[in-house]
Amino acid sequence: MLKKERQAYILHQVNLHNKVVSATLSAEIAVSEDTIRRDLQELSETGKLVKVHGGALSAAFYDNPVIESNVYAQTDKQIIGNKAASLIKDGMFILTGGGTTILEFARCLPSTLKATFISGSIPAISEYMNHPNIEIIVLGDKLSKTSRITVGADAVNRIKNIKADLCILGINAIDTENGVTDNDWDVVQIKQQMIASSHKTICLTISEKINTVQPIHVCGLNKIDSLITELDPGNKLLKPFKDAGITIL
Amino acid sequence: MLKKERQAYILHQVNLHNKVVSATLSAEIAVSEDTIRRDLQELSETGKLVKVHGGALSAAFYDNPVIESNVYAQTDKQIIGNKAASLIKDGMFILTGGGTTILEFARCLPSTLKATFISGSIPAISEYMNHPNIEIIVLGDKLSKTSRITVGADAVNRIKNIKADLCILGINAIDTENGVTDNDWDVVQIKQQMIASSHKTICLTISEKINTVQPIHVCGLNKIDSLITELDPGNKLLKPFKDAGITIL
DNA sequence: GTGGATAATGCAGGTAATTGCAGGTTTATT
DNA sequence: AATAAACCTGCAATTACCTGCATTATCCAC
Repeated sequence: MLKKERQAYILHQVNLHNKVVSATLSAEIAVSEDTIRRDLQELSETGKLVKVHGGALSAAFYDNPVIESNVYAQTDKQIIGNKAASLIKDGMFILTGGGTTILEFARCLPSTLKATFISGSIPAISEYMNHPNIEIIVLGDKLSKTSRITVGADAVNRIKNIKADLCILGINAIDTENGVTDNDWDVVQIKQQMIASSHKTICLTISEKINTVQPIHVCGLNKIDSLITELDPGNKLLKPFKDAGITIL
Repeated sequence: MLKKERQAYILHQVNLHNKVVSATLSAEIAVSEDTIRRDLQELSETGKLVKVHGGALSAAFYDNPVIESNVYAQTDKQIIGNKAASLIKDGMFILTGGGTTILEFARCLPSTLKATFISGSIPAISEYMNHPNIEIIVLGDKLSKTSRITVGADAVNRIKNIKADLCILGINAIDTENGVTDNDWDVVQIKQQMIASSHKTICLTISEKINTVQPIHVCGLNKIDSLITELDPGNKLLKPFKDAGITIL
């Protein structure tokens, strides 16, 4: 069998069944697994499929159009994302919410990181999926169209049964008097339970949102362990929060 | 044997078998392999075939997979998606799996449709989110990286508590003897429960997968109510399934 | 017919591509 | 942490490829 012919066959199989296994192909075509591996390697390099341990997956199935849209204050959020990503260690269980800041955080995670992320945010989950060593637990329930995360009693109950190392939240407003506040009742229920179910809570926000208030109370400052902004930790805007016992990063 | 005559013979062979091997041709026509090579070279330059290491492939055969856009057999899948979309009525509760065929189905849904979709497939959910009037229930559990849907006991149990109007599945293989078969154990558990929890089951597949078999049994033909392919319902390839009591669309 | 121009073919050699195997390393899973 | 499977690297053997060049076939005008 000719090499190109063999590769065409592999491609056909992978497009037909979404995945192929090297050992199976090797037996089917009667060539060594090394040859199959080299074929998959080549096809992978030209983007025709995606190579994984033991076989390959359909490229069409794997690539999802990453919405590289105009995120507000993106560079600031990338700074925040990098700071937050440096806190995550191998083996951790992390609860995360949604929002564009969390998305940037997800993109900043190193590909070598082996951790478990628990989230109900569909965009965030899509980002976590791009990281080969991250385990993902999806929180199921009704999907809120506006926030693109799952909300409801079911999701809250599910979080109750979890004790995570970290809870990482993008927040909408924070000030010294009211603590963390938000504007979506359903989302607040989720955030509150995430905070309650984690050993440590880390809040991410761009400095613009500091000292602003929203209608619904999420939690007091005493529940927050760390606050991450794009600013230098020594910035005087952050001093009141440092004084309240929050670690500023 | 004349040169033109020889080349005509080679072309005939390549169109007949989709491939030719230099060494074989050399023996058949009793000329040196160098001559065959030169012939293939010329025919390749005029686009009559595609030269590869060791021989040549039919141009038609070789071109097809190259042109492919993001989704393999996209137009076929769009035909399927449109057929399936026409079955969905306002107010319905629909369980759906994952896969590229389901993705096309999701894109074909009219924006006016008011229905509730229940799924654990992240890419499918991302598509449903684009439809303003669709309610989405996310099935939570561990996310399988290869199939991009949630799998596990939790998701299965959650489906158990649902009674949906329709179950729409993209399937990997179907034949009259073994029914529907697949290649991922976890995904099969989900599919089986989805079928059990729905009044009607509709299977989507491109005709290429008909009469193919995969290792794991999903369900017998008796569990399927409708089968949707890109083919005309009267196509004789589908007759055995029609005879088994399945509605062909 | 016949000579010369042109094209086609086969062969020699050196180069490149392909493949399977041995070994040591990495990865996934229990 | 152990174990089996998958992976990678380098190597050797085989096979295909290419470049000239000599030989042979074909064609065309005379």
